[in-house]
Amino acid sequence: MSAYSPHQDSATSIAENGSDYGSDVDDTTAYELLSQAESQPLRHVVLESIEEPLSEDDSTRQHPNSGVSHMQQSLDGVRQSSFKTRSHLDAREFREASIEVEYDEGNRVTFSPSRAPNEPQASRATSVEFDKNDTRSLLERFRTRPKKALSVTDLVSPAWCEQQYEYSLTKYGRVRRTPAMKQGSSVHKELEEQVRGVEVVIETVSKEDRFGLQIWNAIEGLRILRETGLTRELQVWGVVEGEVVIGIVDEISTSCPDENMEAAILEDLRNPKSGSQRKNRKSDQLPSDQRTLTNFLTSSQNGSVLENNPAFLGTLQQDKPSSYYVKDIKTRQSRTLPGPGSPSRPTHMQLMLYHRLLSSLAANEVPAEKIFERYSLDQNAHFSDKFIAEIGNLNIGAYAPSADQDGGVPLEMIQRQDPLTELLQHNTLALLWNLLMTEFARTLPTQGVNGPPISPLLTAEFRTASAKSRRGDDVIEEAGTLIGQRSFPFEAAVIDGYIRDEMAWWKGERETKGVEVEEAYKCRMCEFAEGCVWRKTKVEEGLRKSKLRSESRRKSEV
DNA sequence: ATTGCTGAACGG
Repeated sequence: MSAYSPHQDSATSIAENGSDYGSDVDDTTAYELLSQAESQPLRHVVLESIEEPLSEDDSTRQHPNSGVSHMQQSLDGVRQSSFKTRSHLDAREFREASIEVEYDEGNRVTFSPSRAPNEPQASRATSVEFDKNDTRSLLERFRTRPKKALSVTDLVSPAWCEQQYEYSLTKYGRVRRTPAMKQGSSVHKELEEQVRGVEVVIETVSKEDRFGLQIWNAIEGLRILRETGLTRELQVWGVVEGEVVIGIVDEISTSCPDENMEAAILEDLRNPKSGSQRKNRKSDQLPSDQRTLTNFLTSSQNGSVLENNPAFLGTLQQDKPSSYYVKDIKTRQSRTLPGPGSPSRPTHMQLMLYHRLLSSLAANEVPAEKIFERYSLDQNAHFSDKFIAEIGNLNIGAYAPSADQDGGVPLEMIQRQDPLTELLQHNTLALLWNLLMTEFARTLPTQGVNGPPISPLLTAEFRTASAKSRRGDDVIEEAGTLIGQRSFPFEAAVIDGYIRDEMAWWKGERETKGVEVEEAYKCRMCEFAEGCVWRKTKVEEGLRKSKLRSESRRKSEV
């Protein structure tokens, strides 16, 4: 059964801690854990500081009609004497809009006649009561227009505990950010700026402008990937079982995190019969990332596709297929790695889902109209002059002939078009989407390259969340220090099955499942533990079982 | 969108 591991998880760790909580906890211990959760349910939850005001972002909020971009001054001045600009949309407005809607629903719930609608406490309590009687699916209640679209997080978080995610949604309409999450975000932001540069504000007029900026940022992300072999925080869109799903891929790079494991995986894909092959794979259902060695040098019509593709260069130098590697960076409070089994399931699913979404974008299989429709966008509306001009201005330094004496245009920019011209040529969402598709095809060609464009070797990288200790004035450990990493293979059957199962839950086709007894440790830090219906039934079940066991033990002793 | 989540010190 072991769902997702034909190969063992490979772990490289500085502070290895391999204990797998998913395996060796017996029922009695699990029962004790569940009971503990009862007596100290909130021990690891800082309730007060978790709650953030609705207008949390007010202080930093941009003008409503603006987005944020990134801009970077080149530091190694040899061939980059002019500067490089990068843009990146901050989707804050979209997010805020949808959060407001969610809270609106919280209020709408208060139309129950017995209660004053504008009393926050009462409204919260009753909204939970009311939710119990709401028979609509979670999808309808929380992820249907005009609320935000389904996200990778939405599909993956239930792998930790569906019941917890459901409580979060029905109580707050979202998951509340903890201090640990904020630390994580700042580590991520720093990593992103290493690649994209600092944020720059872009003015937008229409919602099409704002979505266009997101697409533009994704295009930039792909170009950065081709030029530098590394990109971070790449936005992806997809449609899963008819639902629009969006996500942000932490990191894609050209450096292979584990050559041996990759070789083993590729060998498995090429030769399913041999070695540690998994069950359930039918030969007519090979994953889309399988590639043969044929047509390697012959199939591409477009020379620049290959020239621009580091994967191509890689194959010239080495005898192994070269790919892009998807990675997710997780910051942690402790210096230990999570166990390789059940504790890693959410991360596995997250990375495999990114792999799926990236592959279908690379194959131009994503129906853009569905996405524009989901956000009520007019795919043929022209971007505003303001927006087009802003993008043109933003990047001007990178493309105009440099004023520096030794300068000229940076080498890596030569292949780039002037962004103003480019945006003018792709001045609607439909056209800009086409450009995005071209960039995907260029970066991750599905034909003509030796090996899968996106490696089936997926990796989670763990880093510390904060500066830990000091000795005197010496900082011993900085925030973001590497703890270790774990790699594992993409498995189509596993992620497909998982997606089907979670979508059934979102659609209300099956009941919510909480954690198994073996995973009762999760309850210890869950803010909903105290009132959790699932946990209650599990405690009873555990109690019943341990009674049964001690009875039969007594019998056998006699 | 994402962000994070599995005490530590102890005794044997």
